[in-house]
Amino acid sequence: MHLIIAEKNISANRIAQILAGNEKVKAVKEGNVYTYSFDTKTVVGLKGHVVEIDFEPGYTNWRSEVHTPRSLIDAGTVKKPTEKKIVNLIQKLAKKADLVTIATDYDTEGELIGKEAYELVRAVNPTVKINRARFSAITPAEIRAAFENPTDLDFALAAAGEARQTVDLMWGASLTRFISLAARRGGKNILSVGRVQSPTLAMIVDREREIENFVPQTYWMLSLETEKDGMQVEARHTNGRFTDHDAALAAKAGTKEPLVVTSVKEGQKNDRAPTPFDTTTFIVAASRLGFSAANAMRIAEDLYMNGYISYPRTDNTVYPKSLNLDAILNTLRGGVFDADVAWVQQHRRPVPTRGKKESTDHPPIHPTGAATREALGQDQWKVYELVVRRFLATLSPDAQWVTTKCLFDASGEPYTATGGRLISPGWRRIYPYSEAKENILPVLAEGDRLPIKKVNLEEKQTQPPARYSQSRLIQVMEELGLGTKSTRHEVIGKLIARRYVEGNPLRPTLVGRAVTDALDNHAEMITEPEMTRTLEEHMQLIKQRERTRDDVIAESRKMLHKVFDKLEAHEEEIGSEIMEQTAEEHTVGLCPVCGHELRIRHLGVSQFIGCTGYPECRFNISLPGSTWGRAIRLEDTCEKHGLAHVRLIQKGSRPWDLGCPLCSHITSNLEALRMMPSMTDDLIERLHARHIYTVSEIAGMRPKDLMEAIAVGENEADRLIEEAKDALEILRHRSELRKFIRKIVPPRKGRSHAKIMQSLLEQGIGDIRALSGADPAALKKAGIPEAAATELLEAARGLCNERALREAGIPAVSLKKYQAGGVATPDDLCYLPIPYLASKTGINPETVHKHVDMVCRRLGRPTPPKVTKAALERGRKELLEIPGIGEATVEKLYLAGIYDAATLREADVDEASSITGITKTRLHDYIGHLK
DNA sequence: GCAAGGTC
Repeated sequence: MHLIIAEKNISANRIAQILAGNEKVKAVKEGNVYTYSFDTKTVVGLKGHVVEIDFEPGYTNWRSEVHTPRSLIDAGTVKKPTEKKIVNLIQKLAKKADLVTIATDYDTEGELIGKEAYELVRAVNPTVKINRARFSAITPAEIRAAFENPTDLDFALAAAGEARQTVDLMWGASLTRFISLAARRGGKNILSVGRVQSPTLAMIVDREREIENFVPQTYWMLSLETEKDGMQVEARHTNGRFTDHDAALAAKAGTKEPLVVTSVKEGQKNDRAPTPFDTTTFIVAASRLGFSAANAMRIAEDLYMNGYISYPRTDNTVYPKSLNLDAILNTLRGGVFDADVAWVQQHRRPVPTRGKKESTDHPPIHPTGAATREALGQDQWKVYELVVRRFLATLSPDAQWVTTKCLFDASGEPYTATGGRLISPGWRRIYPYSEAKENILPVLAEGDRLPIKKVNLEEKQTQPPARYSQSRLIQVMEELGLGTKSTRHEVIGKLIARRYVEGNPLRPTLVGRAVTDALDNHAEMITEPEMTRTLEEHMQLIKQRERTRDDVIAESRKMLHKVFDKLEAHEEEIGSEIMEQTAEEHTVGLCPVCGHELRIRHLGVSQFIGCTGYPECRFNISLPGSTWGRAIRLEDTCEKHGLAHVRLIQKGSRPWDLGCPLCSHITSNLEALRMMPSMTDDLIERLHARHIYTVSEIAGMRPKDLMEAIAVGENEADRLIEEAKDALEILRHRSELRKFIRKIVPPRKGRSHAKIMQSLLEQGIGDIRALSGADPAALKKAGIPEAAATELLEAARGLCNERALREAGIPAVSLKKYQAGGVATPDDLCYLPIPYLASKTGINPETVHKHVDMVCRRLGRPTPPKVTKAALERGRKELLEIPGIGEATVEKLYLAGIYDAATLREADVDEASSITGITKTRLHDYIGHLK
């Protein structure tokens, strides 16, 4: 069997189809992994890397004293499978193979992925012949040629890839751990560092600094308007920017008729057709259509998987010879692009355009199949159309322009006007994405004298450099060699996920700045693209067998040790710098009471805005709990309170913008304030003026302070505080009721808990006690289904009883025993005889008596007499001596308050019989025995 | 819990 291993499933399938020719390919799915077989061959696809490099066991604890971040530099590494199913399948097939061909992509990573497959095969089959097929595009010609002339795996090329893996892991992991530990950040808030991400972040931070430090300069632009043959002409002063206002004014004053045309020059301009798409130019073009880098790539991958376009991850901007361009044109005929394709076929340029970069991995992005607008979604269609039109444009003739440059003289002041006219649109007919603005001048001739309609002097300011858009950043990353075609957009995503940068265009956060500053000051190597360049040079040397992998890694280790010498010497300083710089991230503004900073605080699931003047200043603003999302500060500020707006963010759900936290705090507490009977709008205004917003604040105030704060008399202050306490109590009960219902009644669409609560409140049910006595009809009216209502009522009753008992003073331990013995309500305790209670619960009868006394006092009932433990035991013996009385009967008798000979003798037989269920005859019998 | 690189 000839086993062929491709880089991915989709390639495996295509390779099989091509090699099989007319033969039928049998596709078999084994646990999500496909194999494609024909003749004696089986093709299987990997999933890129199916193994991953990691540190050998023992390095998982970040805080280990022995395995410090620095120790990761010299830690051994292991390769472990990440795609177990594929690994197993490859090894199963390899055992049976008599030839294995590695057919992964033709680039460094592809070679490494191939070597990984090679090692998997060798581990189970040490002798089988393994060769390598190399191809730049999965086209019949290339694939056949590659398999007819197989070569060997290039171990040096793969070793270059391995060196990269090791260096990246070692630097990234050790520095990430070091910085995170220094700044005391863990879990979701770790501070990551990496060869690609850190220089990328540094670029964004640097750009922000440039913008902040930018000092705008004023300049002036002078232009005039004239006219010929009824056509307006705008001419600019030849001086361009005037930086001197006086000079500009003088030039303006000097601009007088006659305005004479001194020179007219016509020229031709060749407007080159665009070059084929590689990943970066594609992302840039897609971003003009409004797609983010990640979106554009996701859609392109979709189109690729469905056979509409070629592989979207490529560095190549030159069509390989093997690519059959005519065939592609033909497949596009007949559809929406029919007319455009026909035009291209007719006017085809002799050689397609080519970009600067040529590589062996994949062809430039091009259409591979015809699609209809209906088959694709709106966004997919837009991207597909872009790829099709770009492809057509690369085969179209250049556009031609006629340009005119006209010089004027206005009494000594020189002016220029330029015009452009598209005389042959060429590729622009079919690629409408870049605008070609024509500026058509009237026919002008040297010596023409024209009127001056208007002279304009505009004052302008120089502008700071623009922030990076995602697509611009990807372009610059590519220029600097940072990341790859497949990872650049993901790196940006990572920076966003780490909350290092935000917004579009990208802005650094304080954390992003702090980390960049710390690395810049103490480990500058990792923030510079230079590191990637050096690594690539070293990789090049490994490929050429001039250096070895281990030698390159050893050198990198030495360098990283030096970096750590510096880092460890300043660990505390680095940590406190980051922590100080990022504190501001949580600051929303100044405290209206004391002027200290207000900060967002997170304490477990609760979060609030507190004053840094605490505990002297207790001002605080409550926020919804973090189950609604983590509170972060936004840039906008509230005009009224000067505080930054707050947003709650949660993965997977839309962010909740609270706006100004104080405005939101005030609104959500108004209703509660109005629950106080004496509260008036005027009082509310006075309270707000003193930054008192909640009933709980009022309830916690001393009357004196309240009198002073809002200028009321002592009686009124007392009353307000009492009312606030009452309101607080009601609110507490309500919130308890809300939680209680939430626990039992699951929320459902159209039946939110807010609605249920509102309906219950309207029916006068505002706490659990009211709920326990509620009419089931009321619950039904509130939209609670019957089954849930029954459960809810029972649970409410249980809870109320339990509370009543606890309030009466029964300790929790005893309470549990009572409940276990089926004694649940205060009434039970009052009416059930003490001997029964003691025997059912195992509690000492004297203790039971104490409990019963507490409950009875509370209910205003007489307490039954005490029964001692000794009396109970003696009585039990007396009863058991009577023939016919066993343990079970004693228990029954207890229920009727009969626990010894004396109580039996005095018992009311009729009543005892009905309580215990023992017949009167037998009871008389027992009493008879006593006599 | 860490990187960057494949792929989905």
